[in-house]
Amino acid sequence: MAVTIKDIAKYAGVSVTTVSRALNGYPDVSEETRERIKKIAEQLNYTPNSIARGLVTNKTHTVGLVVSELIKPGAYHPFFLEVLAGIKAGLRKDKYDLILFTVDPESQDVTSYEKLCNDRKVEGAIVEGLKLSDPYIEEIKKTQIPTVMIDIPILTDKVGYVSSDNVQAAFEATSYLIKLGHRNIGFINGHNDAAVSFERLEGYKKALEKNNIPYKEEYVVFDDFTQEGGYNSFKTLVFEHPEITAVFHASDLMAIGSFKAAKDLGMKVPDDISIVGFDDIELASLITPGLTTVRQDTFKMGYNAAKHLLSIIKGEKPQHILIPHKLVIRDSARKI
Amino acid sequence: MAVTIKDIAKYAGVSVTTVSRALNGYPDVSEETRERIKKIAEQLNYTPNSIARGLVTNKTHTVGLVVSELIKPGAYHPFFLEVLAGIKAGLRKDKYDLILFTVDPESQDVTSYEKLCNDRKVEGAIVEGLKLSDPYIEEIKKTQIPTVMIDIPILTDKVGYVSSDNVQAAFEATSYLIKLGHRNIGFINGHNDAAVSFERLEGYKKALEKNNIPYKEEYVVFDDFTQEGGYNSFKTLVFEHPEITAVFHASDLMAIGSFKAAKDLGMKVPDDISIVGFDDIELASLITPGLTTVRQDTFKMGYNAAKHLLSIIKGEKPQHILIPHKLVIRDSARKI
DNA sequence: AATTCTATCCGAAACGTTTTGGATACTTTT
DNA sequence: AAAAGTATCCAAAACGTTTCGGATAGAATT
Repeated sequence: MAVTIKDIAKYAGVSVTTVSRALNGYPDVSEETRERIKKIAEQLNYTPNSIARGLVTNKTHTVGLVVSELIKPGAYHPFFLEVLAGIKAGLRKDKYDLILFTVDPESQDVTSYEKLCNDRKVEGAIVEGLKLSDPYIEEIKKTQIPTVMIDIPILTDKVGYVSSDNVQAAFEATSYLIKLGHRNIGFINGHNDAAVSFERLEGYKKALEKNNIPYKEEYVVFDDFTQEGGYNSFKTLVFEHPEITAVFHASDLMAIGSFKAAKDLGMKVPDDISIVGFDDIELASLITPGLTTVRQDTFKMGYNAAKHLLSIIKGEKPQHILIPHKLVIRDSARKI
Repeated sequence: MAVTIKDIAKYAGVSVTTVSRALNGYPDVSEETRERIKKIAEQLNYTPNSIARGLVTNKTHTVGLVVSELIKPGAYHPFFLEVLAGIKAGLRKDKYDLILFTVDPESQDVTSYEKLCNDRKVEGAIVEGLKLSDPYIEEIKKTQIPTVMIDIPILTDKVGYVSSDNVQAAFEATSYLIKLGHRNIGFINGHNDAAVSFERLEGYKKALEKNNIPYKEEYVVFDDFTQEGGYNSFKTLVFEHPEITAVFHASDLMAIGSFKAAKDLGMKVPDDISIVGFDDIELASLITPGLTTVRQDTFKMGYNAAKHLLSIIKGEKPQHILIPHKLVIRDSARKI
């Protein structure tokens, strides 16, 4: 059976209290006793029972990562891995563990957000991939559980969020197309159940406005952030508006879908139409021509989400953390 | 403060023992008392404290997922997301939680496998992405912690593993090229710190042998499972052996690297050289021409790893679980 | 010498649950 | 009527740690 603090006490000839105090750095233990206890603990290969410790302190040194629709086939998570890697890097120094919660708003066994967190005794959670209509959204707005959202703008006493500056990024991407001479610029946007869809639309509009180009509602299409979404929307858009010479997309997957649609329609990118994406997933550099796109620093998003969560757990005030983006110019948009 | 079993007992006018027994389905509580207690627990929004419960039962209903080098930039994890999704799906029914452990053999703060698992009191772990030289490998061979390896062939009283039939899959891929008339087939293999590299080599050899084609050691190159690995190896291979008409790869990323190298050398795929990969990552269908490759069912790998781990935790005998693969024929290999 | 202070140790309660061993009132059997 | 059996409840120990409040011996102060 595992070595406990009682065994250490016995071997050292002191009380359990003294062992606990010695190992936890309390000052009211003599140095001689402390070193003796430490040596014995090492010899007996003692590691404190995290369950017992958690019961006393009511802290588990664990946070949750709540992800919506991870298990669902075909779901959109093209940069989840980098976010996850960033989160782990952000937790490492403070030695917090990460529990992965996969939720699905349609699933019959989904529990409330607070029950989910309380059942597992996580000290806080990062939430990713929720749609605006997800019931958790309203719940999180009122929660007392330290929470950091990714890409969902909620800011309360206990909830902060991390995102790229979607407005500015979309503004820059659209401005770049304008700089290349394009004036008939379509925008294939994400579905309107995502906060970033509205923000990227705002940036697209602002860039048109800044350049005295009238905003045409019929140039904007809303669809899923998927290749299918891009494919179908592209066909619709260019069929109805053959005057469009460039299309900005709310995601790279959509842009890639448009690539395929363009090819199927006998159009060449960028000769016949320029295409710009958003995210800079790995695919973006691998397709031919390489996709001009907005790079989001997804590792940094995860890293900052983790650091921010730890600061909220420690009592600091939640805030909106902006992650820098970058327009990556490859070959899928040309000058006209 | 949170509602505890004592509050329920007070409200119900019974002892803590009776509440515990009523909620846990013990038979020595009258139905009338049980229903009354259940109703009160629901009214007070009671949820049992998993920490306290864990201390008594010494069980946490949690398993770990140990991943090597997830945080390391540029590391090879092209299908980790699908494996992860499969693992979560496999754990769902038994309501087990998943803690993610990211380890790195070079990192100074890496702890032993057993300490890692014991510190967090996980009941078992799935291990993915370890190199054969990782110190955990020797430790896991002796561990008493229920463990399931992915793609690493370790089988003990407590450790099982899940993998594709790499030998058979490589045999089929190579056989397919032979069926297309190729007899000078190169093989760009993974580094020799991965178990699958040896297995895939064995399959490649067996296919040659089966067709009376002499195995040429100089036709096989070992490199990292990356695009760079493929790119560099391809250049070396075709430079030294221009008679080669097809190349089989131990991963899709390598195959994609070869695509790029072929292009840079002015060679057309599959006109000048046929290319076959392994994994069927998303990229495989998106490049032009589409990559002929071996599809691994990575969701099923994760799902079966989770189910198997739960069975080992419950006391069943560990075993090697084979996951079906499938040769996916696209356009990157042609008949000669 | 007596009183006060301080360094260094400790007993036991607490955390919230499960489970062991038992109490008691009523029923059944002899 | 007495003895044995059973349904249904409960007290308290246990899990392994932290921490509160205190004991005690020696040092410092008056």
